[in-house]
Amino acid sequence: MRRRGRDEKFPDNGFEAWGGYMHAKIAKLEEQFSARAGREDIITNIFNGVSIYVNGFTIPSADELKILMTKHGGIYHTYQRSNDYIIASNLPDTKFKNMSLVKVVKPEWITDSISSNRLLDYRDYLLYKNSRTQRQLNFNKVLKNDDSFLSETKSFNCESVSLFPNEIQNTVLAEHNIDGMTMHKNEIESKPIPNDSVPSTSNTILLEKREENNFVGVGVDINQYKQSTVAKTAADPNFISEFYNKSRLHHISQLGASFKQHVNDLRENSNFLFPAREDLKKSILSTFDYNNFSQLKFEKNKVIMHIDMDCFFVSVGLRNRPDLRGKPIAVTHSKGGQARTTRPGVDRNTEFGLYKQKQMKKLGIATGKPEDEIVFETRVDNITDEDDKYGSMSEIASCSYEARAKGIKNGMFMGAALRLCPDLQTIPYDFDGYKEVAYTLYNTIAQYTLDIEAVSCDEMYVDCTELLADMNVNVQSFATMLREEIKHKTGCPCSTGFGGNRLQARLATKKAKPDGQFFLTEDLVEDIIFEIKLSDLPGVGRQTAQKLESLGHVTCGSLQTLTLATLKCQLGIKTGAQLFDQCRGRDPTPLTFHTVRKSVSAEVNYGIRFENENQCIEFLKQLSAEVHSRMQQYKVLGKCITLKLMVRDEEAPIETAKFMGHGFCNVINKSSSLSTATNDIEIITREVISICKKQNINPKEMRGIGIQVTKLELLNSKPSKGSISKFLSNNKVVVKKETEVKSEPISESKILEVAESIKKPTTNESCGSTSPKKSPVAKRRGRPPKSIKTQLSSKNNSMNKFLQSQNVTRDLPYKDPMKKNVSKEVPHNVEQPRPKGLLGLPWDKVRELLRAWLESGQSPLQCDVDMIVDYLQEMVVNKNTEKLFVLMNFLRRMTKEIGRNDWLKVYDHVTEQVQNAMVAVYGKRLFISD
DNA sequence: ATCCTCCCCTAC
DNA sequence: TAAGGTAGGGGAGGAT
Repeated sequence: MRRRGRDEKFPDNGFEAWGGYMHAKIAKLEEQFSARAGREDIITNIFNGVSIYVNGFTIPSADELKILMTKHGGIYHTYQRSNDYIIASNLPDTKFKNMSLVKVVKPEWITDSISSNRLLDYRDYLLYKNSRTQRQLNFNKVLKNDDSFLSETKSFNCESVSLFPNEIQNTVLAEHNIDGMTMHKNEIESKPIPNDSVPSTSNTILLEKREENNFVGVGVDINQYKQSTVAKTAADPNFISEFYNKSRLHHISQLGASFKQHVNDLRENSNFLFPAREDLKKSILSTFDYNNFSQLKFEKNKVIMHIDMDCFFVSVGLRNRPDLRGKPIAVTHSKGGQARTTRPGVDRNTEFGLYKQKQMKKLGIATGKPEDEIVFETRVDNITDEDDKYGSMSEIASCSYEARAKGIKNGMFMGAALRLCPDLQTIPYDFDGYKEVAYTLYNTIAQYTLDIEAVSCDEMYVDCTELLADMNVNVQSFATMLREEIKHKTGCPCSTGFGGNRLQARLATKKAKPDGQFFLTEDLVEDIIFEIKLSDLPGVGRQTAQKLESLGHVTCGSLQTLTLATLKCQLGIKTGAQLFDQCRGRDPTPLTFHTVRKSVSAEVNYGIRFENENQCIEFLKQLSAEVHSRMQQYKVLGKCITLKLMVRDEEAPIETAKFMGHGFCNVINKSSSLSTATNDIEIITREVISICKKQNINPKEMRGIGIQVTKLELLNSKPSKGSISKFLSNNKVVVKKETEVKSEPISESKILEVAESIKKPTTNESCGSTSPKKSPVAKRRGRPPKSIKTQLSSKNNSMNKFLQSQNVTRDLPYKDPMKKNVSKEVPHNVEQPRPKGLLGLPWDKVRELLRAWLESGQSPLQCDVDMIVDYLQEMVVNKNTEKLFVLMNFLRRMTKEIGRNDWLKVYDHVTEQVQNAMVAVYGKRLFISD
């Protein structure tokens, strides 16, 4: 049936010519995939008649258990069936509360049975015995039975490596990160193991620890937990952790950040070989060879993929509730949808009225329209009926497509949603599940490429150009296989969009959803973009959309009639230029594969109710501790501390409409700049309290508090073994400080700008009759906007981190911008200004460094390769060809001597990059012998 | 001009 | 009841 969907959704994009052939082929591929992933040869019949369902994290992983089960005659269910044994290492409170515990069994039951070659009594492996209160503590057990447990997992991993090598490697990394993410809260001081020790064993222990701690907050007895009172307001000492445990937005944010870091880590530790590509390629080539076709189609253009799980929270939740599939479902804290009581003092009308007024004021000023013409749309506007007055104000985190069909949207209040759809059913949050599925998603993609820009836990951009060229696979086949693999592994559907840039890819995903794929080819862009709503453009939110609508524009096609200057006037220089590009389907912003954190913050705008100043100060201390703990986790110091306060507006009712919400507030931001960067908890606390006191606010009126630290510096970095960074730090190389040069991607609008300025250099860009502004070109004359350097390949890396920690910034002498080189094709990896490691070094030092690197006997790290490329390209720019020639030949000789494939690949890569630079600067290649 | 502070907006 | 966080980009306007 999905195939029919595809027919409808896919206009003529070049593939329809293949007609039924493509369908037959894709069906074949799907079949092959499931054979590859699932049906291994059956070795024994140990598990005859046994079916399992795996819940949560286990070691071995669900994937591995699946293979074991099928190999040994058992059945693995992706969704839980009534007769399944539930395999789990741990079940969170909420889960096992509602579950018959009779058949919840530890994964060792499977592995032990296999090693004994017979089905062992599952009762010896029950995760919980008798009642909840007598729950076995896994943590202790693991530590006690250390040896036997560890040897099992070890031997298992040895066996499984040959099945999914990449995956296992990645899973190990994933577990690292999970630990890192939750550990700080529970204040476990043990750190993730280094990569070169035996991974599965150490991780096992950490994982168990983590789960145990998550379960009860700080690893105390469960009875104790049950007895402790619920933290109602921020005056309660347990409030922060309880709030964060339940805050969806907090989890979304933290998961997002951790996956950005995950991609950083994967890239830094990868050898950039992707064996999984071969598997995929083989299974595709074995059916038909259409190399020529795909090559012809794609070799010239960049292919960006956007991938996104479909209503993520719902999909994850439904894995355990197949009975709810196909129904209108929402994930929310609320169960009944009814507010339990009406609190005295609640006045929704006044509160909502204030929100409306504010919006009106904003738009009134912006548009100059009379008030009654303005259409309002605020969040609380969803509730207008008397019926809703007592409805639940619990927010819907995610809803199924069946619910969306009734008009329900994410973020809507439960009461309002029930009005639209009375039979809406709710399912609880499953934050562990989201994490687990997200890791599987990321690690699946990472088997094929690491040219990934993480957007959030369930969404990313992937540059597939190199991947598709290398595999000789066309976009549609790749998408089909990939989506099938993800659904197979996670039990959740996803959608992918492809296009020539990130905007196109994203718009394609919108067309693909749900559970589909779409390739927005170049020839389709112009037609499709015309009808796209401005509010569907990324970066255009409610405010911008309303503003544009007030200017008379709802679709991209309509906005195309506005000039660049007009847009800039109305929306600001950057936003205007961006919209100018976007509404034409253009997007010059490259993907960023490596992210650098710029701020750390923690805020709570829920449950803030203080009776006196002491409670407020106490909370500020706790929140400072939270920020401090995060700074430690991220290993950063900060120079600027900002306190954000939400204070009840004079006119707002004291009792908020939403229980413990912040109501209608005024927001205050005050910052304090320190002379030196710090992560000292005392200093942070002191500054925060001092700022707060200065504001002279009645603690009773406070409704929200946040602390943010910016102007970050890295605390230090541990250079990885065998890397150039290590070598540098061992040799105590000191590099002098330089100034930064910012790099900017070149956009269509920018080219246009330049063109216009040539035509009429004295153009006055200002709109209306306000003061004249300088043209952007004139503005930029003082500092050249872009050097050749930034147009060439360069990446951030561990070396840079090290140097950054030494307060080294970029050394980049300005060279003439290569005007002829300015094109709309921007390299995918241009990044923020960052330190440049080798550039401050004497040339001979670099050769010494190269030699040490080559002779280290290790596999080359991509980050080091990137650094070398940076350095060599800089030599090209500096016209230092003689020494470049020497270094290139040196590199060729050495890599040849080593003779290993990975090093030869490095040489090829470096050569290619250097030659690119040569062509850009000199218009010809460097002559290198051989 | 450029930087800094205090916002606002957007995204998940 | 209910868990309205967090990071990044950008603009206005004042200080330098």
